[in-house]
Amino acid sequence: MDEKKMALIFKAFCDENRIRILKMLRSGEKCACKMLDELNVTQPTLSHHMKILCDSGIVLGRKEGKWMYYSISAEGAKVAADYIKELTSAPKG
Amino acid sequence: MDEKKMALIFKAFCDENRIRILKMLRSGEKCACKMLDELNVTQPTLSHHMKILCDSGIVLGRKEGKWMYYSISAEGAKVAADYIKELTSAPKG
DNA sequence: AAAACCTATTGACAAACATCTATGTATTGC
DNA sequence: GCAATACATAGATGTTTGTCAATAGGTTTT
Repeated sequence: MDEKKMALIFKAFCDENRIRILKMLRSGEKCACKMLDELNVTQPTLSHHMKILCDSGIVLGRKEGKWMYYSISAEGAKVAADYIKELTSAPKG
Repeated sequence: MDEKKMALIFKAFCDENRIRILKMLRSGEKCACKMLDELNVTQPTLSHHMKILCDSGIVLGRKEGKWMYYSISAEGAKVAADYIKELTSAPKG
């Protein structure tokens, strides 16, 4: 995979608030409105972060009525973990 | 660990050129001047990236005479991998 | 249908960042 | 000691990014 795309995936992890969001999602799917309560950001800011997290493939979104539920993508998490390993250990591993 | 420090570590991985640098270091320690040859950036830009990589703990620097040798820190790599796992799997794991 | 609610989009703005040029600091070799 | 080499630092600049206020698009509820 090319470097630009790789860097994009790790953008998910390099903001303070996105880290907080991921920590909230570790325990399972959560509604955006509930996360909004626990973060000190406005609703558009949360929406912005959720877009970045979803675009990176780390988080999945599911719409149910007027609510958006977010959860961590096991597949996306594996991809990220594999890339870290790929970038920090000897090639051909 | 707090979210700010965590985000700082992943800054190492979210720039295109730093990804390229890490790929170069996978095969072992390299001199800065050699990496400069393979990257399309000026010397101060490379220096800037190496500082970020070292500050994040992912890369180690070693000075030998007028040369700087850089290598991937196995310890730092493990920390990053562990954080990815911590952030993307159920708590208490 | 209207009001209330949840989320996304747009536009603006300041802070952070990647990059360059110019300069400074060591170190090597003549 | 002087020139050359390797790297770091400082300053400037354009781009990206995180944030908010305002608004728009849907959905539920009354």
